[in-house]
Amino acid sequence: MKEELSQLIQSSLETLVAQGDLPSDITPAIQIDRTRDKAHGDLASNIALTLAKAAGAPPRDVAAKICAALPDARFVEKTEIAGPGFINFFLSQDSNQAVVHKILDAGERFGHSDAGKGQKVQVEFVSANPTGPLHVGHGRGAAVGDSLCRLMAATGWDVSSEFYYNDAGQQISNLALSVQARCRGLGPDDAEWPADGYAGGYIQDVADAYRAGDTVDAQDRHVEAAGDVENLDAIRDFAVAYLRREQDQDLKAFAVDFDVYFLESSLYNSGEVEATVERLIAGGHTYEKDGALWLRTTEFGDDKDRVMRKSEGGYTYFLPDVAYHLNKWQRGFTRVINEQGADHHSTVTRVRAGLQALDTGIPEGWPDYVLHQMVTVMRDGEEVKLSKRAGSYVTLRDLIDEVGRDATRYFLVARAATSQLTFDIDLALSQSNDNPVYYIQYAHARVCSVVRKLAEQGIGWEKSDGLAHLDRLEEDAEKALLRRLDRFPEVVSQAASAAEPHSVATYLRELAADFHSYYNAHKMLVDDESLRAARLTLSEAVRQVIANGLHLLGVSAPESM
RNA sequence: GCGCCUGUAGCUCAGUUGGAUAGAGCAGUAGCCUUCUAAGCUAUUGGUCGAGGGUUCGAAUCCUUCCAGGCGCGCCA
Repeated sequence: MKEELSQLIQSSLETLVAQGDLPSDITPAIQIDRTRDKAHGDLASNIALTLAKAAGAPPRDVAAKICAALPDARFVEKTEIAGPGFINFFLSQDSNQAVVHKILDAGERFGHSDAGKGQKVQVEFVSANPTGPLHVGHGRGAAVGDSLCRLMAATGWDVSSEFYYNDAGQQISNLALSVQARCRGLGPDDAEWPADGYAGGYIQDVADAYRAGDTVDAQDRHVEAAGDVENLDAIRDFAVAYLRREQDQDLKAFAVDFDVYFLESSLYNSGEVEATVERLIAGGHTYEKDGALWLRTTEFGDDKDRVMRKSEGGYTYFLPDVAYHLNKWQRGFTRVINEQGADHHSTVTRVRAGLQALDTGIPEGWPDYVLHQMVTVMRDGEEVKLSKRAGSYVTLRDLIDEVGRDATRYFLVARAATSQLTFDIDLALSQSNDNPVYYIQYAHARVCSVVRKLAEQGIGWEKSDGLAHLDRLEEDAEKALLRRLDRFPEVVSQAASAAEPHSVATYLRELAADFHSYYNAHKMLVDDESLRAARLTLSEAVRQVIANGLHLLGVSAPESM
């Protein structure tokens, strides 16, 4: 609709230029916005305001000329000039009702587009190391990342989701030592407890399972416990598999799945880490200092140079990070979105700098990042500190068990990633009925309920009948719903391109509010047959859009509550 | 000290990429269930958009300087 309107304005401007009312050297960017206030019509353009100076006339006069030169179009009912010189377009009833046809035709695909043209995109998220259960911060990453995947897929991208984890570094050694210590009956207060050991109670569970000789199947591995307390390698393999399985189960309970699990160790095994460091040295961007090998990342915008190889010979995490992203690039992902906690934001400049130093034609701004700010967890009015080592811990599983999957996902995805998030457990628990997610789901269930009621009364209902009588929808509440429904595709494409899934949540709340308001003011099961069919058809369209939107957030759309 | 993010109603947050009189929810106040699910609706109270300066027809939005909070600034990840 915006496109068609834009062409009308373009045509009008060309006429005015030909008449000499506008200078011929203008290059107008025609902008059309949805109006915030329905008194301003359906769509509005500021074109006259932007052209006033070039035209040498007051904006309202320019607007009048543009309107006069507009070609006739069926879908435009009338135009008005308002305020400082806006042109407001009032669309015809027909064009406002057309959205119902579109929704019922497209069904689950309404709101989708082919903007991505089938291009490959990889979304990496969560990427927690297997040293403990997932916490709330991972949950935010999972909710945002998964929703982002759904949005990219809905807008025509070929999406691959990926989970990267460190399965061999220092942290994993600490994990193995911690489990071994627990096997020996030690605790964090004992003198022999490992220096950087993990104190969480879950370590005891791992130790018990190891000694019992349990078998563990995780998404990407199968391990049988050796049971030997002296065998640190066996303990490490078992502990990693055990915690990977825990994380898999957490993610499954959260309805989040990954296409690829990528192991840091594979980059060493394949020689890619070594190849990367050699390439960086060959490129002349490195130097030795204090026995370590440095990369001159300051040449690429970093604020200080970074160590790649430590004086003791091992690599820092920085190097495998670069090798990993080179690997992504070589897999053909010209678009990559990394969803991470903002506490790791310093890696952004560093990884990009390392990739530039490789000089392989990777664009400067590649990859994209979505950084979510920290999640603070409140319980009993106090902040719960998240520390794996101290063992005081709010896991994602705790939240799912207590608050429910839908509410947890909604809460974690409904706010802009750039904003810090306070997750008040008490609030989520005590006011679970007031959670916005139920408000939206209830609107969906209400439509289903009305349809059920209809069936109970033995009354039939044909969508085609409703579609034929959409002109019966004359109430303000019905027009408001039509306007709201028509916006959905724009919300989806904007949320996808800006990587902001929260705007879908905002939209759904508004749509649900419109519907609840309508439901209370007007009865759907009226005796007037054509009006009844029209209202049911509109309601079905609302139900479909709510279901589509909730699906993008990974939240269920129940038929009854 | 430097870098990134944030600052909008008592609280939690939106704000269509610079548009018209800044919006929701919760909390508060006053109402609505013999009628399709009251997990709902209606009305109403509440604002110098952190502060100052700038850019222009027009700023919560862009630039700049401060103030406040969060995160980061390791040969940890």
